[in-house]
Parts: sequence; C-alpha cells; structure tokens
Amino acid sequence: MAKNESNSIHRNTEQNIMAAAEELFLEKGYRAATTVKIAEKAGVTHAMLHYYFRTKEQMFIKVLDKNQQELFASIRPVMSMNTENVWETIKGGVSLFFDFLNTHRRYASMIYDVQSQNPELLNRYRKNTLETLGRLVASHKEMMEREMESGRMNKLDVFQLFYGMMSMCFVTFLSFHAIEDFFGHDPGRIDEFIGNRKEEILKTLYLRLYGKT
Amino acid sequence: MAKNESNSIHRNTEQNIMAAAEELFLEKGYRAATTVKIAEKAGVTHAMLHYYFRTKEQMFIKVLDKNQQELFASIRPVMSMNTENVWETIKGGVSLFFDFLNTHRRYASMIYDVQSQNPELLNRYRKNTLETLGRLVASHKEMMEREMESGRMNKLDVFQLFYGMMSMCFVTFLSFHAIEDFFGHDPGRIDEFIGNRKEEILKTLYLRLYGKT
DNA sequence: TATTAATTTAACAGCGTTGTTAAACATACC
DNA sequence: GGTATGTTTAACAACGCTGTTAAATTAATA
Repeated sequence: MAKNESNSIHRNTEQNIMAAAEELFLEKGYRAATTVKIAEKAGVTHAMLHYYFRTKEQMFIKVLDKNQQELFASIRPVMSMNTENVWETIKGGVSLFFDFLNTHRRYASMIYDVQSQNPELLNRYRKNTLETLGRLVASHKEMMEREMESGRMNKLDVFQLFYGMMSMCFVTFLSFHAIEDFFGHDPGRIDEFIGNRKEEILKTLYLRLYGKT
Repeated sequence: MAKNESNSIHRNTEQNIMAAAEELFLEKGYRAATTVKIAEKAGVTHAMLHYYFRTKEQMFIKVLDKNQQELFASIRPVMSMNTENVWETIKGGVSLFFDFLNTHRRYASMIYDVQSQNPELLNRYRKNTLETLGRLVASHKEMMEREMESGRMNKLDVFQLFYGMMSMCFVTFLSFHAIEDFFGHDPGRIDEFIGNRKEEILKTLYLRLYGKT
C-alpha cells in the first residue's frame, strides 16, 4: 500500500470515528456517549476505536482540543480590537462568543456535563482557557475603569461584568433542550428566538453600562 | 411493636434514606448517585432501599416532589403581590427565586442534569412547573404591557424578560462548580460573590426596564 | 412466650460498559 | 508472490450498577 493511499484511507476511517465521537460527545456528554455507539455511528466495530485512539479518554481529549481551537480562533478578533472604543469592544466580544456558541450549539452543554461529572478530564483544557480569558480580561480592565472614572460609563465590578457577559451567552445554549421543547423543535422559531436573545443580551449590557435612571 | 413506635422507627430509617438520596441526587445527578452510595450514606444496606422505595426511580421522584413543593412555597408570595407596582413585583419575584436557589444550591444543577440525561423522569415535574410558571407570567403580562405603552417602562418582549430573569438566576447556580474552583472553595468569598450577583442581576434588570440612553 | 416488623447479611441474575485479543480477511504495494 | 497495513469478527475479562431474594437476626409487642 502506497504511503499516500494508506494515509488517506487511514485518515478517512480515523476521521469518521472522530466525527462520530464529536457528535455524540457534544450531544450526550462524556459518560452517555459510549464507545460502542460511537463505533456504530462511524460505521466500524468498536475494536477500531482501540486501534486508532487506544482509549475513550484520548478520543475525548482530541475532540475537546479541536473545539477549543475553534473557540480561540473565533474570539481572536477581540484581542486585536481597538481598545479605545469600549462599547464596540464589548459588543464585538459578546457577539463573537455568542456566535461561536450558536455555531457549536452543544458545546456549552458538553463542557458543562464534563465539568460536573468528569472534571479531571478538563484539567488541560481549563489551564488554557483560564490563561486566555485572564489575558482578555486584563487587557481591557484598565480601559474600562478609566471609562467609569470619567463618568461616561456606569460603575460596576469588571469581574461581574465579564461573568454577566459570558453567563448570559452560555445559559442560552445550556438551556437549548428546554428551548427546543418550548418551541416544539421548530428550527425557524428556535433560530428566531436565538437571534432575539443575542440582541436582548446586547441591549441589556448596553443599558447596564450606559443607561441613566 | 406498638404502632407509634413502629412508625417512628420506620420513619427514621426511611427519612435517613430520603435525606441521603436527596443529598446525593442534588450533588451528583440521577445517574451518578448510585443506590449503593445512597445506602452507604444513609448507613443501611442497599437492600433497604428496595424495602422502602422499591426502585431508585421512585426514590428520585419523591426527592423531586419535595424540592418542587419547597420551590412553589418559596415563590408563593409573588402570586399575591401588589401587581400595580411593576418593579416591586419583578424585584420581589427575582429575589425570592434567587434566594430559593441559594438555599438549594444544587437544585439547579440537579434539574439540569436530569433534563439532559433522563428527561423522561421530569415529565410529571415539567407539567406542574409549566402550569405554575405559565400562570405567573400570564398574571403579570398585561400589567407590564400597559406600563410599556405608557412609556414609563422600556419596551421589550415579556417572554424575553422572563427568560432573562430566570436564566440569570439559574446560571449563577449552574456555574457553582466553576465559582467554587475560582474562589478556592472559600465559603466567605463565595457567599460574597453570590450576594453581589443578586444585586447585579437586580440592577441589570432595573436598567433594562427603566434606564434611558 | 409467641408473633410481628425491621434490618442485616450474603449472595445472585442481568445488564451495559470499557478495554483487550486472536484469528481471519482485504487491499495495496514491492 | 510475499509483506505490511487496515479491518472485521467474535469472543472474553473485569467492573459497576440495579434489582431481587432467602435466611438469619434483632427488637418490640401482645
């Protein structure tokens, strides 16, 4: 078997397994996505998972890494944003994060599932995330505080602001099962709700920062 | 054995099991709270669970019902609130709901866990909740819309408002594991953060409803 | 004392899950 | 044709979970 040929076949099956694993991990979480179901979905026997990935845990870590890379790529533009315009930066950041979660609709619930049931699997992931997030917050903290001092922006704790931004986005997709139930699994109505939710979050944040009583 | 005596012993063990089951279901969710661990925590053998409750599912349903009753009791005062003062009503409702979640810190994550992993167990629960919630929303909808028409309150979709209120409270306690990690499991700092979060949610809602740009 | 209820002990069946392996087969390449 | 790689098939071991039961034990009561 030629090396090219070999690799492409190799990659095809490996990628099928990866794709199936990703789908099931995202949909069901770590525990409920069993190796047998993953193999079934990939159209191979579950012995193949061992052949390519050795253990379920290694498979999961690859899925996790892939999604984390996509997340970082998605929010990269915030890093290089003009930090002079505070609202534009916040709006951009929330918008990018929300859109990432929307294009990865089960990501939030997968992370939540693993965080609560198998937190040890998130050790590597958490380190990267906290560093990245820490840098992000730090790089905008001063600027915001200046804005508050000047009276152009309402005063509030920067940590509370970031927590609020992230959690409002996150909870939208954590509650996706409930939303689906509520809207009768109608993709049109669901998309509409999600779109409105994003606008509502941005409006809420804007008024929190600039609204006068 | 006298009937009284019998009942009191009966109840003691039964209540021990119930208490252990509640703790573990709340902490770990349905699947991960195994019958053996519940029996261990209650200080009895797992055969006793069968003796008193027959199945794990029945045990869980009792725990669920108990917590739901406590939730309904907690938010009952909102029902009888003066619906003329819109902000006081909203503030009271959010405050009561938030406080319930705070005194039942694992309730949110237990409900989330079961909703995503064993949704069929929530069928009875969901029916009750949706009805109660539906009545609650309906009873305040008109009044809010009047307030918006009059220009005293900013316009927004009532459903989005309720979703926002509930989800901001809910996500605070869904992210409790993360909060504990972040604050190094220091109860003082955690309580302080939770307290600030409640104020922040109320402030955010107030500005969303009454803030002018 | 005889009876009844509560409880423990110790075992078992049945199921699903993960990880593992041996043997056979298929395919491409040299 | 011989070799290496990919793949399937068909088992198996080990573990943990739930549900169940039979037998023995304890304690209260009538």
